[in-house]
Amino acid sequence: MNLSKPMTAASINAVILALLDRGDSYGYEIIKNVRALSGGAIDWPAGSLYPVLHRMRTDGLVESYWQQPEGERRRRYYSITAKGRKALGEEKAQWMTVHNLLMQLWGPDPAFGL
Amino acid sequence: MNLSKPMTAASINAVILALLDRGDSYGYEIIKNVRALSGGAIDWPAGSLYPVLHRMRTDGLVESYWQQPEGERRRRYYSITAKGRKALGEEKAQWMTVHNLLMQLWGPDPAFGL
DNA sequence: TCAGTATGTTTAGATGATCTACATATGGCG
DNA sequence: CGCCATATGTAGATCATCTAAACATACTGA
Repeated sequence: MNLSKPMTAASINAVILALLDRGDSYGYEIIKNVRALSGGAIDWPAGSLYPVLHRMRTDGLVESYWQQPEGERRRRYYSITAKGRKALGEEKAQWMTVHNLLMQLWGPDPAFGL
Repeated sequence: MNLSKPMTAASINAVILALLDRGDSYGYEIIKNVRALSGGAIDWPAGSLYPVLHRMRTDGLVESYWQQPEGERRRRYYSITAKGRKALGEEKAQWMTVHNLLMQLWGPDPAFGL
Protein backbone atom coordinates (compact mmCIF):
# COMPACT_ATOMS: atom_id res chain seq x y z
CA MET A 1 0.00 0.00 0.00
CA ASN A 2 2.69 2.51 0.98
CA LEU A 3 1.32 5.38 3.01
CA SER A 4 1.59 8.84 1.47
CA LYS A 5 4.03 11.24 3.05
CA PRO A 6 1.34 13.48 4.55
CA MET A 7 -0.46 10.46 6.04
CA THR A 8 2.76 9.23 7.59
CA ALA A 9 3.57 12.68 8.90
CA ALA A 10 0.09 13.07 10.38
CA SER A 11 0.03 9.70 12.12
CA ILE A 12 3.60 8.87 13.13
CA ASN A 13 3.46 10.93 16.32
CA ALA A 14 0.19 9.40 17.46
CA VAL A 15 1.34 5.87 16.65
CA ILE A 16 4.69 6.19 18.43
CA LEU A 17 3.18 7.77 21.52
CA ALA A 18 0.38 5.19 21.62
CA LEU A 19 2.90 2.36 21.39
CA LEU A 20 5.10 3.81 24.12
CA ASP A 21 2.02 4.32 26.27
CA ARG A 22 1.75 0.51 26.23
CA GLY A 23 5.29 0.16 27.48
CA ASP A 24 8.87 1.18 26.78
CA SER A 25 10.30 0.24 23.41
CA TYR A 26 13.14 1.07 21.03
CA GLY A 27 13.31 2.23 17.43
CA TYR A 28 13.82 -1.01 15.63
CA GLU A 29 11.14 -2.77 17.68
CA ILE A 30 8.67 0.04 17.06
CA ILE A 31 9.13 -0.41 13.32
CA LYS A 32 8.56 -4.15 13.61
CA ASN A 33 5.49 -3.72 15.79
CA VAL A 34 3.92 -1.20 13.45
CA ARG A 35 4.55 -3.49 10.51
CA ALA A 36 3.03 -6.45 12.33
CA LEU A 37 0.02 -4.58 13.75
CA SER A 38 -0.81 -3.13 10.35
CA GLY A 39 -0.54 -6.48 8.63
CA GLY A 40 2.47 -5.30 6.69
CA ALA A 41 0.68 -2.26 5.27
CA ILE A 42 2.74 0.26 7.19
CA ASP A 43 6.50 -0.17 6.99
CA TRP A 44 8.49 2.86 8.08
CA PRO A 45 12.07 3.26 6.88
CA ALA A 46 14.40 3.57 9.86
CA GLY A 47 15.38 7.01 8.62
CA SER A 48 11.81 8.15 9.06
CA LEU A 49 11.43 6.99 12.64
CA TYR A 50 14.65 7.93 14.37
CA PRO A 51 14.57 11.66 13.63
CA VAL A 52 11.02 11.77 14.98
CA LEU A 53 12.10 10.03 18.18
CA HIS A 54 14.94 12.51 18.55
CA ARG A 55 12.60 15.44 18.06
CA MET A 56 10.18 13.98 20.62
CA ARG A 57 13.00 13.68 23.10
CA THR A 58 14.00 17.29 22.48
CA ASP A 59 10.39 18.30 22.97
CA GLY A 60 10.15 16.35 26.21
CA LEU A 61 7.45 13.95 24.99
CA VAL A 62 9.68 10.93 25.62
CA GLU A 63 12.78 10.04 27.59
CA SER A 64 15.45 7.54 26.60
CA TYR A 65 17.98 5.21 28.19
CA TRP A 66 20.50 2.71 26.85
CA GLN A 67 20.28 -0.98 27.53
CA GLN A 68 22.76 -3.68 26.59
CA PRO A 69 21.55 -7.26 27.10
CA GLU A 70 24.17 -10.04 27.24
CA GLY A 71 25.43 -10.88 23.77
CA GLU A 72 23.04 -8.50 22.00
CA ARG A 73 23.34 -5.14 20.37
CA ARG A 74 22.71 -2.20 22.64
CA ARG A 75 19.35 -0.49 22.31
CA ARG A 76 18.09 2.97 23.12
CA TYR A 77 14.78 2.49 24.90
CA TYR A 78 12.15 5.21 24.97
CA SER A 79 9.48 5.86 27.58
CA ILE A 80 6.58 8.27 27.34
CA THR A 81 6.49 11.26 29.70
CA ALA A 82 3.55 13.07 31.27
CA LYS A 83 3.92 15.70 28.58
CA GLY A 84 3.93 12.95 25.99
CA ARG A 85 0.67 11.55 27.34
CA LYS A 86 -0.89 14.96 27.11
CA ALA A 87 0.32 15.25 23.52
CA LEU A 88 -1.11 11.79 22.83
CA GLY A 89 -4.48 12.97 24.10
CA GLU A 90 -4.40 15.90 21.73
CA GLU A 91 -3.40 13.65 18.84
CA LYS A 92 -6.34 11.38 19.63
CA ALA A 93 -8.75 14.32 19.74
CA GLN A 94 -7.53 15.65 16.42
CA TRP A 95 -7.63 12.27 14.79
CA MET A 96 -11.17 11.60 15.95
CA THR A 97 -12.32 15.05 14.86
CA VAL A 98 -11.19 14.37 11.31
CA HIS A 99 -12.38 10.77 11.45
CA ASN A 100 -15.88 11.84 12.48
CA LEU A 101 -15.99 14.30 9.60
CA LEU A 102 -14.88 11.66 7.12
CA MET A 103 -17.40 9.16 8.47
CA GLN A 104 -20.16 11.70 7.87
CA LEU A 105 -18.96 12.33 4.34
CA TRP A 106 -18.50 8.66 3.53
CA GLY A 107 -21.81 7.72 5.12
CA PRO A 108 -25.24 7.56 3.47
CA ASP A 109 -26.11 10.57 1.37
CA PRO A 110 -29.25 11.70 3.26
CA ALA A 111 -27.09 12.83 6.18
CA PHE A 112 -25.83 15.54 3.89
CA GLY A 113 -28.61 17.93 4.79
CA LEU A 114 -26.74 21.22 4.91
CA MET B 1 -9.13 22.87 18.63
CA ASN B 2 -7.14 23.96 15.54
CA LEU B 3 -5.88 21.02 13.55
CA SER B 4 -2.12 20.62 13.31
CA LYS B 5 -0.53 21.29 9.94
CA PRO B 6 0.27 17.63 9.26
CA MET B 7 -3.29 16.57 10.16
CA THR B 8 -4.69 19.19 7.81
CA ALA B 9 -2.28 18.18 5.06
CA ALA B 10 -3.14 14.50 5.49
CA SER B 11 -6.91 14.98 5.44
CA ILE B 12 -7.66 17.95 3.20
CA ASN B 13 -7.50 15.90 0.02
CA ALA B 14 -9.80 13.20 1.32
CA VAL B 15 -12.27 15.73 2.72
CA ILE B 16 -12.43 17.81 -0.45
CA LEU B 17 -12.83 14.78 -2.71
CA ALA B 18 -15.45 13.25 -0.42
CA LEU B 19 -17.43 16.50 -0.42
CA LEU B 20 -17.27 16.84 -4.19
CA ASP B 21 -18.29 13.20 -4.52
CA ARG B 22 -21.59 14.31 -2.91
CA GLY B 23 -22.05 17.01 -5.49
CA ASP B 24 -20.35 19.97 -7.14
CA SER B 25 -19.28 22.81 -4.88
CA TYR B 26 -17.01 25.85 -4.77
CA GLY B 27 -14.19 26.95 -2.49
CA TYR B 28 -16.00 29.20 -0.12
CA GLU B 29 -18.88 26.76 0.28
CA ILE B 30 -16.49 23.87 0.95
CA ILE B 31 -14.96 25.84 3.80
CA LYS B 32 -18.38 26.56 5.28
CA ASN B 33 -19.50 22.95 4.93
CA VAL B 34 -16.39 21.60 6.60
CA ARG B 35 -16.80 24.07 9.44
CA ALA B 36 -20.45 23.11 9.89
CA LEU B 37 -19.95 19.34 9.58
CA SER B 38 -17.12 19.41 12.11
CA GLY B 39 -19.10 21.46 14.58
CA GLY B 40 -16.72 24.37 14.15
CA ALA B 41 -13.65 22.30 15.01
CA ILE B 42 -12.17 22.46 11.54
CA ASP B 43 -11.95 25.92 9.98
CA TRP B 44 -9.65 26.14 6.99
CA PRO B 45 -8.22 29.51 6.01
CA ALA B 46 -9.18 30.31 2.42
CA GLY B 47 -5.50 30.44 1.56
CA SER B 48 -5.18 26.80 2.55
CA LEU B 49 -7.96 25.53 0.36
CA TYR B 50 -7.59 27.32 -2.96
CA PRO B 51 -4.04 26.19 -3.75
CA VAL B 52 -5.11 22.61 -3.05
CA LEU B 53 -8.06 22.92 -5.42
CA HIS B 54 -5.75 24.33 -8.07
CA ARG B 55 -3.31 21.50 -7.61
CA MET B 56 -6.15 18.97 -7.83
CA ARG B 57 -7.28 20.54 -11.08
CA THR B 58 -3.75 20.35 -12.45
CA ASP B 59 -3.59 16.71 -11.41
CA GLY B 60 -6.92 15.99 -13.07
CA LEU B 61 -8.71 14.97 -9.88
CA VAL B 62 -11.33 17.69 -10.33
CA GLU B 63 -12.68 19.91 -13.08
CA SER B 64 -13.99 23.45 -12.71
CA TYR B 65 -16.45 25.82 -14.34
CA TRP B 66 -17.60 29.35 -13.59
CA GLN B 67 -21.14 30.20 -12.63
CA GLN B 68 -22.65 33.63 -12.11
CA PRO B 69 -26.10 33.62 -10.52
CA GLU B 70 -28.27 36.76 -10.88
CA GLY B 71 -27.07 39.49 -8.54
CA GLU B 72 -24.46 37.29 -6.85
CA ARG B 73 -20.70 36.98 -7.02
CA ARG B 74 -19.41 34.56 -9.56
CA ARG B 75 -18.22 31.21 -8.27
CA ARG B 76 -15.82 28.61 -9.58
CA TYR B 77 -17.54 25.29 -9.13
CA TYR B 78 -15.57 22.06 -8.91
CA SER B 79 -16.68 18.55 -9.84
CA ILE B 80 -14.87 15.32 -9.14
CA THR B 81 -13.50 13.29 -12.07
CA ALA B 82 -13.10 9.54 -12.49
CA LYS B 83 -9.45 9.97 -11.58
CA GLY B 84 -10.52 11.93 -8.52
CA ARG B 85 -12.82 9.10 -7.43
CA LYS B 86 -9.98 6.66 -7.76
CA ALA B 87 -7.78 8.95 -5.67
CA LEU B 88 -10.58 9.21 -3.11
CA GLY B 89 -10.67 5.42 -2.87
CA GLU B 90 -6.95 5.36 -2.16
CA GLU B 91 -7.31 8.10 0.43
CA LYS B 92 -10.02 6.07 2.15
CA ALA B 93 -7.88 2.94 2.15
CA GLN B 94 -4.92 4.77 3.63
CA TRP B 95 -7.02 6.50 6.23
CA MET B 96 -8.62 3.25 7.35
CA THR B 97 -5.27 1.46 7.47
CA VAL B 98 -3.95 4.00 9.93
CA HIS B 99 -7.26 4.20 11.76
CA ASN B 100 -7.31 0.45 12.31
CA LEU B 101 -3.79 0.57 13.68
CA LEU B 102 -4.67 3.38 16.06
CA MET B 103 -7.81 1.59 17.20
CA GLN B 104 -5.70 -1.44 18.10
CA LEU B 105 -3.24 0.71 20.01
CA TRP B 106 -5.93 2.69 21.80
CA GLY B 107 -7.96 -0.41 22.56
CA PRO B 108 -7.72 -2.64 25.63
CA ASP B 109 -4.19 -3.67 26.57
CA PRO B 110 -4.63 -7.47 26.22
CA ALA B 111 -4.85 -7.11 22.43
CA PHE B 112 -1.22 -6.13 22.57
CA GLY B 113 -0.01 -9.68 22.31
CA LEU B 114 3.02 -9.30 20.06
C1' DT C 1 36.61 -17.88 7.29
C1' DC C 2 33.98 -15.25 4.87
C1' DA C 3 29.75 -13.50 2.89
C1' DG C 4 25.26 -12.37 3.70
C1' DT C 5 21.44 -11.11 6.52
C1' DA C 6 18.99 -9.30 10.52
C1' DT C 7 19.58 -6.30 14.17
C1' DG C 8 20.15 -1.52 15.73
C1' DT C 9 21.21 3.65 15.46
C1' DT C 10 22.57 8.01 13.33
C1' DT C 11 22.75 12.28 10.48
C1' DA C 12 23.80 15.76 6.51
C1' DG C 13 21.59 17.95 3.11
C1' DA C 14 17.90 18.11 -0.38
C1' DT C 15 13.21 18.58 -1.11
C1' DG C 16 8.67 20.33 -1.83
C1' DA C 17 4.07 21.33 -0.62
C1' DT C 18 1.62 23.99 2.51
C1' DC C 19 1.13 28.42 5.24
C1' DT C 20 1.35 33.36 5.79
C1' DA C 21 0.02 37.44 4.35
C1' DC C 22 -1.66 40.09 1.30
C1' DA C 23 -4.35 41.59 -2.83
C1' DT C 24 -8.64 41.95 -5.40
C1' DA C 25 -13.62 42.35 -6.10
C1' DT C 26 -18.78 42.87 -5.12
C1' DG C 27 -23.32 42.47 -2.90
C1' DG C 28 -26.17 43.65 1.06
C1' DC C 29 -27.25 46.19 5.19
C1' DG C 30 -27.92 49.92 8.47
C1' DC D 1 -21.04 55.57 3.16
C1' DG D 2 -18.62 52.12 5.78
C1' DC D 3 -18.42 47.52 7.12
C1' DC D 4 -19.08 42.77 6.80
C1' DA D 5 -19.78 38.50 4.40
C1' DT D 6 -18.99 36.57 0.19
C1' DA D 7 -15.58 34.84 -3.22
C1' DT D 8 -11.02 33.90 -5.38
C1' DG D 9 -6.10 34.30 -6.13
C1' DT D 10 -0.84 34.11 -5.51
C1' DA D 11 4.25 35.17 -4.26
C1' DG D 12 7.57 33.83 -1.30
C1' DA D 13 8.94 31.96 3.17
C1' DT D 14 9.05 28.15 5.95
C1' DC D 15 10.35 23.88 8.06
C1' DA D 16 9.96 19.17 9.17
C1' DT D 17 10.37 15.07 6.77
C1' DC D 18 12.72 12.06 3.20
C1' DT D 19 16.70 10.30 0.84
C1' DA D 20 20.73 8.15 1.11
C1' DA D 21 24.36 6.78 3.26
C1' DA D 22 27.25 5.31 7.03
C1' DC D 23 28.46 2.75 11.13
C1' DA D 24 28.40 -1.33 14.21
C1' DT D 25 27.53 -6.20 15.89
C1' DA D 26 25.57 -10.94 16.18
C1' DC D 27 24.49 -15.05 13.86
C1' DT D 28 24.05 -18.37 10.08
C1' DG D 29 25.53 -21.26 6.52
C1' DA D 30 28.76 -22.69 2.96
